[in-house]
Amino acid sequence: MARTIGSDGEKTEAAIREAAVSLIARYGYEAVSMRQLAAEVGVQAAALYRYFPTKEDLLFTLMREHMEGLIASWENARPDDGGAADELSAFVANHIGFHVTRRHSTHVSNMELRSLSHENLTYILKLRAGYEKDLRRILRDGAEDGSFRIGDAALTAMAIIQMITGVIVWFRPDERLSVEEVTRNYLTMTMRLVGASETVEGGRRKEYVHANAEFRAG
Amino acid sequence: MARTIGSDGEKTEAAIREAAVSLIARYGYEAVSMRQLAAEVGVQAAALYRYFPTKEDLLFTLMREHMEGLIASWENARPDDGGAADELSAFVANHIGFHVTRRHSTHVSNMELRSLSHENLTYILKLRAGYEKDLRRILRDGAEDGSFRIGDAALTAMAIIQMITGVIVWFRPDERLSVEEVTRNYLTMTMRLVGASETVEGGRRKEYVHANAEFRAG
DNA sequence: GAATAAATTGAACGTTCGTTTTATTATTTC
DNA sequence: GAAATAATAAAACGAACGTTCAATTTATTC
Repeated sequence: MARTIGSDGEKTEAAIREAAVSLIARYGYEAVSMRQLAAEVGVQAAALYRYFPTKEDLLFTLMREHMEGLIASWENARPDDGGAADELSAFVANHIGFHVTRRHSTHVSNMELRSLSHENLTYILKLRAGYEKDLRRILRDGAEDGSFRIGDAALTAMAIIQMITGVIVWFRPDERLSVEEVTRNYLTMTMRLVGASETVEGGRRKEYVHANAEFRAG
Repeated sequence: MARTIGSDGEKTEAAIREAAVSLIARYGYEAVSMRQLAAEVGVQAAALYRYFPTKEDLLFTLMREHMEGLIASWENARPDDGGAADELSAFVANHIGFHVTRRHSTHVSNMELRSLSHENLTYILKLRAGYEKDLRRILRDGAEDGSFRIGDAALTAMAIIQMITGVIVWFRPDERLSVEEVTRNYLTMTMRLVGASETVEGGRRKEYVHANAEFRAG
């Protein structure tokens, strides 16, 4: 046999990506063979090489698109005006929302960096550095105008990112907490962590969830 | 050739563990071959099987001893008296101290769970669950007696653990921050995160580092 | 409907994998 | 110093790896 009835390059490529993200997230890049991936797609191993020149190139594509998606999501969610607290709220809410809806590719992007070639690793780390730099800027802005009380902006940025990325390690949808509740909790913790000044309004403590800090997917 | 001059089982086993932790942390369990490990030790691959029946058993041994070491370290560091704030301080300081001095085995324990058999995985997760349960207890105690303001103890525990374990991702000794400075920063962030009530003493804001919350190694 | 392009198969390549077996040498015991 | 034991080397096992290549079939173009 050769070309199969109804076969379509675009559909096959999408199926490969989907199966690859799922398998690599579950078993790890090194543990997943091209034959195993092909079997999941319902195709022979040789067919994969029509779409990705090497196994590593496939991994790189998955990670690059994850990072580009994250950055695009943040650029879309970033508030045009408002103070540092608003920006930080939007950052945290977008980060959590993006990652909980992409558990598999997040796992891949966080765990498989060491399987990339030096060149591809550099590219991914550059994307990541730019994203993290934005968070540091928000923290410094807030520290300067008195919104936050922060010891070290770089250290605080890493602490926040690790805390909010870690959601996907334990959080499972369909459990006792919804995404919205989890996001609200993390927003509160983040705001306290940076020493954001709390204001009391009408006797009720004002927590840090504003309209534009709500979770927005996509 | 066969037995080499000066060869000693205990020394060889220790050398295997050390090389394995280092290699697996750097390249990942699946990517490290028994031959590569043997070469690092300066021995033939077959010799490894005198000390560990399988490759996976070697991994399991490394992870089990890491977790047992962490739990032992915490039991030693745990304050006998004092409130929830003291306990939490000790927990964070011990956790950070333990992990920054064991970067490699921490990486292995955090990244290679999926390479364990079901049985071995269950064992490791049981150790981990017990450790995390202790943190949840501290948080609940503090919430009950008014020391902390916490939304959800389980969620907060995971957030704290991910935040303080994440230190090893970015922290490198010999850089601008010392272990003590980093620990102090994380203690402050943790205490704010749980809404610990701050007290003002002599006009100076009291941060949350007490005598028994100092970093202690070993 | 013939010519061309796209999609996939099946077999094969050389390499490396974890592991086992057997033989050999160094060390310890008595 | 012989016997027993511990530690390793060397070679080999079958299986699996990523990848390539030629052949073949379906879909599209004109």
